[in-house]
Amino acid sequence: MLYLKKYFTEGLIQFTILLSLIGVRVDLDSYFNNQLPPLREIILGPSSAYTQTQFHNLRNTLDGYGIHPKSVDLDHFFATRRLLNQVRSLDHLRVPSTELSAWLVHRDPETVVSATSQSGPSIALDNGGSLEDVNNSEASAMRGAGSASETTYSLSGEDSQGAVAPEDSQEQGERESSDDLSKEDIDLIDILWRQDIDLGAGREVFNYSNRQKESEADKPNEENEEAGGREESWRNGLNLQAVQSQAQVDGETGESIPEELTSLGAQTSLSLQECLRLLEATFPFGEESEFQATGSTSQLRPSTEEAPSTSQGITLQSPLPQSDTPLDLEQQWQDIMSIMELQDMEVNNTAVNVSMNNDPNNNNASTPESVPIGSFGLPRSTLINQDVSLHQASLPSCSQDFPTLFNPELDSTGGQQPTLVRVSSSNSSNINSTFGATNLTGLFLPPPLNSTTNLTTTPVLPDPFSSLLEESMLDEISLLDLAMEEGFSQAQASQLEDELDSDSGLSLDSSHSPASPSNSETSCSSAASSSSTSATFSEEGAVGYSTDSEAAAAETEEGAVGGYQPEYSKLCRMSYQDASKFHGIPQLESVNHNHTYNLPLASSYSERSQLSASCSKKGRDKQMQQTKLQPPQDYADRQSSRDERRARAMDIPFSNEKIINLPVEEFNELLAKHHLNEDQLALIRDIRRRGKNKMAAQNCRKRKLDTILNLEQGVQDLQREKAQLLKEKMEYDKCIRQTKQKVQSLSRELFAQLRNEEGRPYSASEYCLQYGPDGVLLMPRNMTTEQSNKPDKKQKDKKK
DNA sequence: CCACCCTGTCATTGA
DNA sequence: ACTCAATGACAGGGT
Repeated sequence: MLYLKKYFTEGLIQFTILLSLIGVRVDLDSYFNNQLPPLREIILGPSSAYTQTQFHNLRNTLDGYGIHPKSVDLDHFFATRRLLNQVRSLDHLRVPSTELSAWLVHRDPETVVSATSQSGPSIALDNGGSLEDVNNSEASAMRGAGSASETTYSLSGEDSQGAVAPEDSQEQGERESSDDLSKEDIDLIDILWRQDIDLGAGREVFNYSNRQKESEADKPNEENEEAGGREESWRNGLNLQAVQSQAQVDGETGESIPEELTSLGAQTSLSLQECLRLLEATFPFGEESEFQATGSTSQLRPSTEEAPSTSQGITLQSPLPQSDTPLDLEQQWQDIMSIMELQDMEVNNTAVNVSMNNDPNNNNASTPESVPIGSFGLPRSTLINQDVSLHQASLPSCSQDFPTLFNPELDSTGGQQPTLVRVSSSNSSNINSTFGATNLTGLFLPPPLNSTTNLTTTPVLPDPFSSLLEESMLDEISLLDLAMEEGFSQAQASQLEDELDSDSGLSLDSSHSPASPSNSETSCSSAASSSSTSATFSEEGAVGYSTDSEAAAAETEEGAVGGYQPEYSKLCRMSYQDASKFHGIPQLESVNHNHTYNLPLASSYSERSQLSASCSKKGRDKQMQQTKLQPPQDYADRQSSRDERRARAMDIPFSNEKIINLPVEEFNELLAKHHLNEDQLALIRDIRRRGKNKMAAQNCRKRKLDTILNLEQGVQDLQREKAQLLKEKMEYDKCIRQTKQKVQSLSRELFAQLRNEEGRPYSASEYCLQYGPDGVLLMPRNMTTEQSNKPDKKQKDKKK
């Protein structure tokens, strides 16, 4: 059964991957969204520390303790979770697609999709609390890729939902006709924007809009209303100039907004986007882009020639008119680097989407890690022809490629080359293989450690990614270990994973450890035996533990016992958890005793013979010996509680169970029916009091224990989440580092290939590259921003 | 013998 | 006033 499940799961995963590799869109979220609520919680369960869908909590949901640790339901539960987890891992691949949709946006300046609306969510993966939103946003972003009309500038909404909610409501109308905006609406939007700025959300947008505002003043013909123009420009070209805003001051409030994580999502995506834009501008591939490494004629093409070609495709250009935004591109470039350093934690891998891989022969040995420029999710048809040598214009990262894979539209637009080829070729080169493996792992490892078990425990199916995953996982794990704090080691994590995810590693006491839910055979059998047999000795693992069915059966046997038995069962179940839950808690680990409170107060010997199955094996053995060797009466006396003995001694005509569990009225009636002396009455009342107090004490202790266990679970969840976040961070760091290296190498190479009028190379110390909508500009370093803004600036289009 | 734990019991408190 | 649940504290017994 389990095998079949795993087989199916693996097969499903691989099939899905294959589908996506061929370009078939696999939009898992679109399916899952139908099943929402919280898919994330369902899948990750305990990993969501805030919701604590935990082991016992789950049990509690079903009438207190509906699911026994050995129940098949648990097995099903874990299997389902694992399945969903794996499927979710596929879904995880889709995260990059978010970014892709953003790129598409810029094709049409009029219906531009805010890049941050997608990038925000994807970045927000680090935020455990917003995972669900992330998923939703991803799905919407995915759909948004197909239709730009769906796009929203929800960046603000991500960061400060409350403040931006009104915007969202207006959004549709605004997009359709910004002229319909009333002045009040615009003012409101402005206010909300400022609020977002103050909240640190998407200030780049506003900085840009501010710039835009300023520029609009110069060009009033762009928009009738200034605010409307701002909004439009904000919507259209927002974030493209984000980098510049890093070092800027809030234009509205004059505040200097520090770099904060609040807007990291937007910033990161922006920075990356900007970076990509720069790269694209640096090496603007055309449709027939030829990778001529030998091209050394350093003619700088006039920017005007380039504009038309770039505008027809998916371009990274700012929608702003060139004259409008004389940006300090050098500053942008520097800002990019600084941003990448500052935000190395939050980089969205997918921002660097590389899709050009058709010329692996162009791998340049001198720049092995050169950025695969021109391939950032751009269809080839839209690329600008450039003579700049393109080194290894292949997708270095599978993860970066997946967005393209999952986006049929992009594939179709750029579809000269099958995506499959890209992947394969990307894996062909050493660099790319490692790089791709890493990122692939990052994508394929949905939640942190789950994949570990999935991959390692399924040797049956050859996973095409197994090698990559394992290799990368070793890397990740080692890094993770280094990054681990508070002694949360990978081993613990894996153990945690084992315990929480599916294969519970209850190993304290084999006789008491519940069979692992994934171990279907054992768990099912034990569960079946324990649940089907009522109040009988079960196997070792089930000794002393009574299910509800047992309780029910016992209830039918002796009415008075009924009230008591469920408590016992619960407590036994609680004790059941002990072994597992205390595993890992040193101070509690020794608490491996039997907490079965089902030592019966039963008065009938037959009942006791069944129900008094002591929790410990020893106790049971002793008991068995006693039952064999001793007369029933002696045994009864020995096993009876003091109150029972007293009751017998006082000739109490009814059982202690009745005394204890009967309702007050019936109890009084019972007392009234029998003529009892004072001593008897006092004893009966004491028995009742003690009995009830005993149960109360048991309940109290159980609650205490549950509280402790819940806390432990919460700690584990948080630790797991922390590990996941650390892992993601490391992945992002790696991606950033690689991107930075590639950008730098590209820049160096570009310098090396540029020639001035005299045929001499430009000195990198004297000149710098600036990247604008028109292409790459070679600027003297001493040139100021204002000078660079001048139309007659030294601007040469790079042409090779 | 000691330490630790489990369990029952008592006393108290609050509902 | 009574009942009951909850809980801290304590003691006895087991390991």
